[in-house]
Amino acid sequence: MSTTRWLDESEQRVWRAYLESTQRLFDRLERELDDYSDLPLPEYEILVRLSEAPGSELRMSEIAAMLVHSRSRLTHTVTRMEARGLVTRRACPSDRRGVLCAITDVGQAALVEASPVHVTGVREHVFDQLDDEEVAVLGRVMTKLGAHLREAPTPAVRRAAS
Amino acid sequence: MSTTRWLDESEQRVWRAYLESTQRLFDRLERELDDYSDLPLPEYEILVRLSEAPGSELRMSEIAAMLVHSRSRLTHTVTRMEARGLVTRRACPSDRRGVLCAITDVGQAALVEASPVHVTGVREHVFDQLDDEEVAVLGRVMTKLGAHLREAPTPAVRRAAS
DNA sequence: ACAACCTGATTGAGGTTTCAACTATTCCGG
DNA sequence: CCGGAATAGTTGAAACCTCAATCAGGTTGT
Repeated sequence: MSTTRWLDESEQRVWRAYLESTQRLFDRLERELDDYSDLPLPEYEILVRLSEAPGSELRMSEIAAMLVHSRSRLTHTVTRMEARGLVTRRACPSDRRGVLCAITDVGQAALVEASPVHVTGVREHVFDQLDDEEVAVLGRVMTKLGAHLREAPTPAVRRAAS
Repeated sequence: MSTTRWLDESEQRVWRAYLESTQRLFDRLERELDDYSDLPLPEYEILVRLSEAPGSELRMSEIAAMLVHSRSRLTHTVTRMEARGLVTRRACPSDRRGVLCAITDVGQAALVEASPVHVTGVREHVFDQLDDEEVAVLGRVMTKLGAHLREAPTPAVRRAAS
């Protein structure tokens, strides 16, 4: 019912800066990563999570949840990765619906090669550009947004315009 | 030559919060938009820019630059949009290489229907979650990152790991 | 005025992601 | 302990994006 609360000019500047910079940033990181290594960013992120996991393996749905990917997307990506020998899959013993995905030695090697490229990019393009206060507030902001989005899942009905 | 400057734990938390929240945010906005209107987010953004432009039309490459899309991507998207009657294209009189893209009445109508949905989402999921200082710093942060990325275009060579 | 180069835009092929449908397993209420 | 609902994962087709190649038109230097 209530009328739309539009963005004022300054809010609009903030929002568009967010859109544009984020777009540029991910573009850049993606390009750097597969120019100087041969791992697309999404595969890189999967390998990072696996390498940090106890036993170097995770359930498919855990990975999907961490990276905020759909299960379907993850299956497709992991299928490609398995074909390249970066990961393996095996049935989960405790839950027979589940699948455990593990990083292989080849995957580890690819990760070791790629991570300096990626981390250097993140440092140069993000942290080197900001002072400590800005980093702190950025962290707080993103943490808040994440918490909100996690707990307020898709509303069943949204009263749009009218 | 220099050894990689890794992220410390707190930097990593900030970086991952940025990744996760941004992913969730765009996911959500996209879903809301094409649940409650029938315009994908990229098409919505194109229509917004066109509607703000003098004469309601822009060069293809201007749109691409504003939205940080490749020219090719834009061509494909606009081709779909033109097929649906949302925009039209015509040759640019001053530069015969160019193409001018204009929003149609149908496009305007779609935009008017979609914008309350989108703007409400942005307000709820972003601005309502933050106080004034946080919004101000977020703006400054994103402006800085954008400026850096715009002026430091893909380095010809990057010394990676080793 | 010409060659070499750059810019604007499109095309089609190939790769990735989404979407809906489907199977299998587990969880839960009665 | 049964039946319905939720969860885990996969599949294939369609939608979308990327990449490299191509074409046409402008720009520059000599």
